[in-house]
Amino acid sequence: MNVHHADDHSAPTGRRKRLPRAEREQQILAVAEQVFATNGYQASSMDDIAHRVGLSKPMLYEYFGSKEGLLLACVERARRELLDATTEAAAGAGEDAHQLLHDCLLAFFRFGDEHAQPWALLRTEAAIPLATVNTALEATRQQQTDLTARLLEASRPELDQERLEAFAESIIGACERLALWRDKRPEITAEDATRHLMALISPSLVAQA
Amino acid sequence: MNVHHADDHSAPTGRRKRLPRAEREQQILAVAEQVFATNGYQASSMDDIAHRVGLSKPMLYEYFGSKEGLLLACVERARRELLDATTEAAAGAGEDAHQLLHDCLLAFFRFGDEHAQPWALLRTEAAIPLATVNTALEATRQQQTDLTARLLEASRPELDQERLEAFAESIIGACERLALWRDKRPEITAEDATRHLMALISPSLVAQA
DNA sequence: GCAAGTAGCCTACTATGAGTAGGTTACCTC
DNA sequence: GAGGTAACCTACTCATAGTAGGCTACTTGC
Repeated sequence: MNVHHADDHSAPTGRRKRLPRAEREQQILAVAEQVFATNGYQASSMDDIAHRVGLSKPMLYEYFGSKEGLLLACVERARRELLDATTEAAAGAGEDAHQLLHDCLLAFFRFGDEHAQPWALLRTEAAIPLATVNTALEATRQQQTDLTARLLEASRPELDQERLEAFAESIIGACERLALWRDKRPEITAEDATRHLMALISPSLVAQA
Repeated sequence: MNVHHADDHSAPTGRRKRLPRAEREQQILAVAEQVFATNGYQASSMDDIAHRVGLSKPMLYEYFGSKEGLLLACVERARRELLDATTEAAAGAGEDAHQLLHDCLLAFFRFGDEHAQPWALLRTEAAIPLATVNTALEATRQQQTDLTARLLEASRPELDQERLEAFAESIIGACERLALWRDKRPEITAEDATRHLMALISPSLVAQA
């Protein structure tokens, strides 16, 4: 009975004893992100995640409240990373709006390549039937949309607010869809995707008479 | 024990006795669509659906195999409806490609207004962690994408296949995103959304030198 | 050095809901 | 009206989300 099960816990900083909360939380998040991204939310069990960390279930509940809470924490982390990546690109000052938008799109597509796991999480959990998660994701999109709208406004200041918003939403939607398309067609690079999308929308970036 | 529970089953053709399979299936689908669309997949229970139909759970399993199977049947039905609506619009012969694309987009946005429940289903279950459902939805998108690509090709025959595909994917993505945007901004009509999107992409529909 | 106090951790439970085994009964056919 | 079958049910099993309540290693004050 008291087998003590000397199993492998794949955690990187795999200590065997008590860890301070902050450290444990990071460890749990790393494992949970992997499990959720691989199996999806529904097919992942809290027991399994706990076991992989080398911990028992009540600790997960102590730190994250619920299964949904744990997923939410993972999603929050991933969306933060995505946001950082794109806003960093948008901060490249001095260039014209056209170039700036190009850089943002490129940063977005590259995120999928360079942060495969967070991206898989955001992708597979994108429209999960959990209101809180969806809200968090919508918040990210809102930020992306706002950012895009501002870039557009610099190019086409004569457009009204509603149209700017519609353009921004359209571009975000196109991005998400193209990113998914790239999963099916691995030969398409982030640069390719950016070029295609720019080809579609750039005629609309220059003010019309 | 034998209370016979004379409960309300909200089914429209609410008979009390045995029904032939085909009829029962339709009845179940109608209830399930409503429940899934309202509560989402996860929060819906098979017991609840069975009870609302005025039936016991094993019948659902007899006819649909599993909870996922039942959802899949609902989604299949909804996607068929959506596909019919848009292809019907695309069949409007004689008009130029520009006008044809406009009509398809309009039909898509109107679908959300006129078939609120199937649309809610497709929307909330859109990226559910169930492979089969996702596959079905991807199949729909594929058809929509092919259709769009063909429309584009009529306008821009000089573009290579990859770019046409990328354009089509982008437009589909933009549509989905704008449809969601319209949920937040009810004052935006299907016609408005169509105009905005056409304004964004129509410059790219005319062949460039 | 030692006595609390507390943060980290656990075993062992309950509750809910998916899915199933196996039997019963209404209806149709000959 | 006997027999066959399709529609239907009760009463389970089993997995897993979530919880109650207790134990123990480390810290901190004296």
